[in-house]
Amino acid sequence: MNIKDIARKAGVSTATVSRALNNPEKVKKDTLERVMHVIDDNQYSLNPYARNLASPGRTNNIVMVIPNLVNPFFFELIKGAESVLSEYGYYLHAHNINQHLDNPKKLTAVIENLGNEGFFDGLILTGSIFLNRHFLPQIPKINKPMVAIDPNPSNNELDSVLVDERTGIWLTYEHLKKKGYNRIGVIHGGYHIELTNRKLDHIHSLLNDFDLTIKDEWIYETSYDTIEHSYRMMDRLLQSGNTLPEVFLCLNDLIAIGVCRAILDRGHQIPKDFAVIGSDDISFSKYFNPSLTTIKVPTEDLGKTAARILLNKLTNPNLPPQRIYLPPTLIVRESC
Amino acid sequence: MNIKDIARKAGVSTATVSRALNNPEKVKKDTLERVMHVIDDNQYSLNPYARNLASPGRTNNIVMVIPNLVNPFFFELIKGAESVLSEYGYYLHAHNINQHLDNPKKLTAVIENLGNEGFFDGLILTGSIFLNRHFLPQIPKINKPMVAIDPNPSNNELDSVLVDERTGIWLTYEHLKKKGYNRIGVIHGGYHIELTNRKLDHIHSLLNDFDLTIKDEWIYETSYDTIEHSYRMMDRLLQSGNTLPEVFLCLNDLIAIGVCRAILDRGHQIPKDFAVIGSDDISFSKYFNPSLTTIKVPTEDLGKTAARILLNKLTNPNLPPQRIYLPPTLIVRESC
DNA sequence: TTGTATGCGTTATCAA
DNA sequence: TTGATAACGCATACAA
Repeated sequence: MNIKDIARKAGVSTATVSRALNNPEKVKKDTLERVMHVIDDNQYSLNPYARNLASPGRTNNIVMVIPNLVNPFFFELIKGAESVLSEYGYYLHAHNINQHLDNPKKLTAVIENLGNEGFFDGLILTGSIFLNRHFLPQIPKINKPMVAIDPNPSNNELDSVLVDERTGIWLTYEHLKKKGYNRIGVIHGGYHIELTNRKLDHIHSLLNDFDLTIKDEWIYETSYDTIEHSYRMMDRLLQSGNTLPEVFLCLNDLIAIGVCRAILDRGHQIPKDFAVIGSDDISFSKYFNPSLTTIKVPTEDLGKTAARILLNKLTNPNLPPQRIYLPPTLIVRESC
Repeated sequence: MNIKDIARKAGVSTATVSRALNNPEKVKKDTLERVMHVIDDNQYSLNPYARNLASPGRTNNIVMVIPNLVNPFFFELIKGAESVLSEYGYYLHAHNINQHLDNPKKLTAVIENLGNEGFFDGLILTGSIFLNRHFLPQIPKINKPMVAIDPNPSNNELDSVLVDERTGIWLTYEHLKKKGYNRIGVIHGGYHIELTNRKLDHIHSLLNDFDLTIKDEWIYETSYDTIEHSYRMMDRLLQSGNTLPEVFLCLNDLIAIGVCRAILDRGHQIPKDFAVIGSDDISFSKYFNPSLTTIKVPTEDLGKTAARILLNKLTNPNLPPQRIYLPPTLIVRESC
């Protein structure tokens, strides 16, 4: 069923059918009615491929690639980006690639699909996916405007929005010092070594300024996306009999929540026995008990800023790549 | 830059370029190399619209329409659907329409866009969006196989996966009776009146079987997607001086979390002073303090089942619509 | 207000 | 192994 069939059934030319669909005001009223009737009767709809081939236009779709949607952090990103994009008539589609993250072949196929399908006008990359050594070299294949959120600073050719992590650590240390803490532990999700090391570098390099202590054995690794892993890790730690730090600096709030619950379940008090600091400030952290002290990342702003950069590139593709840093803040609540 | 340009630059015909791209084994080795070189040099990629027009094939994309991504419930749905779809080479794109939910014109535009773009092979509708009176009549315009998760039972023409809500209430009442509770309050998100009424019907109709009490003034309305709203509502309630129920039945876990926190902040104990029961069992509920007693919806299975039905319809579009009910379970934890 | 004819970028058939 | 060419379904300039 194509435009020709409709034209024949309605006793008009294909041009008239096309007009009826795209510029109804240019068709005489009763012809329009007749054509529309035939269209409805046959449940006909235009072939989007032919339409776009004949007269290319924007698709109105933006895709946001997301490594693991299990962390609410990412949908706050979506929320931010969507709020800006929708103002300009774009729709945001979140493409979760969690399933393919550890499989190079599948990851390549994802890009391939993204490149072959032309259904979107631009791309927002989030998380550390583009640090993946299988993903990174493929990116040029996707010949569309794109922006990255929180990528590797070494990718200078990529437009990106970043978090000023150093400031976050600085604020945290300042708070810890004021509260009289000294012995700091760090728990990271450990997904991508380069990303983790970047954060650990900041954590170590500011240590001297505040006369705080982090021993090598106080750097712990857990899973970045499963509360359960963090819970079990902490539970084991508490039973180990090792000398433990006073404060646990968790590299995201999911980790902090698991850690807190393990501490409580073993009969300790927070922050009396152990203090916990998270990172991100996802919406749950405020309501958790104890409420979470955390390094708040301006998540929605991250999304909004990325969207604005992308919109810019969409209208002016030749803009030189830019990097925008957004500052985190420290939200002091009960856990520390 | 199109296939003709590449052909000219490589000194071959367009047919050869096309073959080089689609059936490289049918091209002589050095011709292939020469063509590929030109392609790389010019960052050329095939026009997906022309390609699909000339030889239509599947797009490998499935879109899942989601009313509000802020509730982790939905990404567990995504996770389930994705795990099945990815096995069959499909990619899942989550399309959050939160921004457009209360604006009929925008909602129509969403459908319009979905119908005009041909970039996906099928659709999964979630939540109560298709109950929206502006959305529902538009659905036939999207001429693609689709499945709904948890829709209105009156839509018999729509393939759907549903939760057996009545069983959930039954299990809850059984538990409450065993624990000796009698006076029950209900807090609903109140987004869609038809959906809410359906649940309230079950809640009321089973009351007699267990000799439990729900007064009309113990039915409270809050926001379905913001913990903050539920927190404030409960806070006001506790200060009101009204006679309150012993147990609060919350129609999703987000509501329950806000309610719990308000109870604690006012110095009451859970479940001693007030008990709370949630619904869904999102991943956070287990780690919340107190851990949440909740009616667990088999969320991932919901997603998986919807995906399987869709895959079926994709290969066999004329299958009659089916309805599958999945049973919830009651997870008893600390809050009740 | 409507119809005719051409082109959009690709694939596939057929012949060379 | 390659090339010429006819589709694919639609939009639009131009003519009527």
